[in-house]
Amino acid sequence: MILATLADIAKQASVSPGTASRVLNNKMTMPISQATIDRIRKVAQELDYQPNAVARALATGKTRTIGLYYRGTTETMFLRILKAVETKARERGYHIIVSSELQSFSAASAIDGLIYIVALDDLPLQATPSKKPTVYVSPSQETGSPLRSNSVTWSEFDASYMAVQHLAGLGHRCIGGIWGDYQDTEPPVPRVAGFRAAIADFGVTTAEQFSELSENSIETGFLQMSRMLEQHKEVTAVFVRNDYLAMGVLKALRKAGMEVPEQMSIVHYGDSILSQAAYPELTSVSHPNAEASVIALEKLIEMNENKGEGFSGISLPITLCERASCAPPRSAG
Amino acid sequence: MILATLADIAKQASVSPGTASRVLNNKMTMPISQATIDRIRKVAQELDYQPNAVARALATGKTRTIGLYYRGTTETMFLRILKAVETKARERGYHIIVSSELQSFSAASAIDGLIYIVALDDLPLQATPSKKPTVYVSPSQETGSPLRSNSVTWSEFDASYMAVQHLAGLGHRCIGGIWGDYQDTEPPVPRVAGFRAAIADFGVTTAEQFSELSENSIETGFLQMSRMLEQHKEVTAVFVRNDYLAMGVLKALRKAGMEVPEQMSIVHYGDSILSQAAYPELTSVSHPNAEASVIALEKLIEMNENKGEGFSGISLPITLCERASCAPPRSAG
DNA sequence: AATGTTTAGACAAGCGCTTGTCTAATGTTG
DNA sequence: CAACATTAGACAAGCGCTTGTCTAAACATT
Repeated sequence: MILATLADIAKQASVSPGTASRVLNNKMTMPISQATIDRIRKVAQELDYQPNAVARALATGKTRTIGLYYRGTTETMFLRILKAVETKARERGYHIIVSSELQSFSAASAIDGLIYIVALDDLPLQATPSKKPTVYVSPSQETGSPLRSNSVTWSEFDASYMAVQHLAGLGHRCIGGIWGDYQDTEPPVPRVAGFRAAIADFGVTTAEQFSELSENSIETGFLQMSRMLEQHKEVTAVFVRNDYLAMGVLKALRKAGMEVPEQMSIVHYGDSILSQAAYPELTSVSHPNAEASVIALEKLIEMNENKGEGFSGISLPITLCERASCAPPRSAG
Repeated sequence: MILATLADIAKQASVSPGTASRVLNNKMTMPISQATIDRIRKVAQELDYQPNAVARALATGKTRTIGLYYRGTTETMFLRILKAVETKARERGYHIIVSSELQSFSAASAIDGLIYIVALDDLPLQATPSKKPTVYVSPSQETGSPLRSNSVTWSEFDASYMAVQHLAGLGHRCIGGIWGDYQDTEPPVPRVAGFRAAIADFGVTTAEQFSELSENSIETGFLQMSRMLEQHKEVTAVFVRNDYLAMGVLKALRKAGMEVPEQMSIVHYGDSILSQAAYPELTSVSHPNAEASVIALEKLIEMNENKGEGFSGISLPITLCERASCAPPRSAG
């Protein structure tokens, strides 16, 4: 079952391939009689013509394919990002090539643009080997600095700030930070900076846990929360860096026999299925990475089709997702 | 910064494009002097030559790109499937185009083959619009029937059987089935058939929950387990259809004040991050969908490169992942 | 020295599509 | 009716690469 080519259509309809192409693409850059148009369309339908994507790409210089590079995204995040991007792409007649290795998108690979997703604010952005237009999707990398152009970001500073604000608003006076795999740096990364800014602004105290384990895993969360319970009994609420860690925190609390939220409140960053699967369901600050990725895609498509030269950075808001893991502090209860 | 083409290389090295092509692809189908080879290679390096993937694809008829269609895979499963496939693909010099819509892979789209992943045994396989070689990755669709050719499968019959076997082995005499979104059919789908076969083989009794809610969600699991507790107090262990449902089951038990595993044992199908995040961690039967997908990819690459005509079905074993949610029944404890 | 065999590479025909240019027929105007 | 503008479409040159065929030396053979 060999596929029909434009030449086949042209022959059958007794026209030149050029004319067939124009008709089938609705690119009537010159007048064509209705009879001819109908004839070509009919033949195309009969032969179930489908334009060869590769040949078209070569002729037009556009593959209608966007690369998606992802780094640092977790299992719990990835599918919704991909599904959102891929669905929008399909809508626009584009395909998505994925890779977790930047080198896959070499200068001459078959893509028109690249979405560069990096889910953590302490991963440096690498230079892309692709010369294609690239849009970055990531938390904003530096506090207060202007947004990188051609990027869609959100503020982890805001996220942490918002979490502490929420907890302080409930009356907590000592709020812990569970940072997982993070060595304290100067200046701190935005998510830590936002946390500390809120701690200061709301006049509360804090205790933070950093890691010797290089992973934001459930185990790390368990370890850090266990240590927190031992060392800082004054803590009545914690902000947790991600969903995996939060599950570990929950386990540590359960092991210690502490009730959530009655004896300990939890807010974590990175709303996910885990937040809902947990018992109690976890209040979290949700970052818009799927939405950001879709915007990135749209920008790339626009650039690809209209020779746009890029855009200045876009920042999307963080939202607080209230669930069942927060309550006023035990002393105040 | 325009990219160098083969013609550029050829001109600079004073050879014909054909010769340059042969040298750069190491396809010495004819003798070429070492001096010429070195010269071409040197020029290519200087100009940072990268072959245009699209042009090559048009000339060779191979895009070195495999489509990945996914259906019914959950958030908790998808990333590891994709990452495994995509990593292997990269290793072999292939790209992966993903879509959750089969129509994206039309007959003339730029792929050499299609991996058709469907994660549930009650979803019928659709005809693919792509004429490209297709390998199916799914649970085996019918109990006992011969394996579909060009497919990599695993047996949900075995999975359920194995779960019940494990529970019966611990001494449970009444084992429940939490089926989520499934209307009982005749004949039952493999996962139900395997469950019932084991129930019979081990001489135990059962009670099953089907759904009026059309989702394998946490809520459905909660509802079905709650109903089970009301209606079938004799049940001391349950087999749960997937990880989401299992989290709901856990919530229902917690709400009812029942301890896991002391008062209720749980085994669920579809080992995932949720199994580890749960408290207690859940014993589960794990299906090899990532491994199966990688095998599918390898088969496709082989077919693509060696004109292979396909293969008869492959079945991969299910494994039991023991964690902390199973114990002897409460009466026996 | 004439013939046959290697060796080394040029040449050109695609792959299937797009798109700018050129031509021929038809219609319009004074 | 001649000059001109429209209309309708053919033609061909690519896009950048691969690959089969053909040629011209250089070398070996008798």
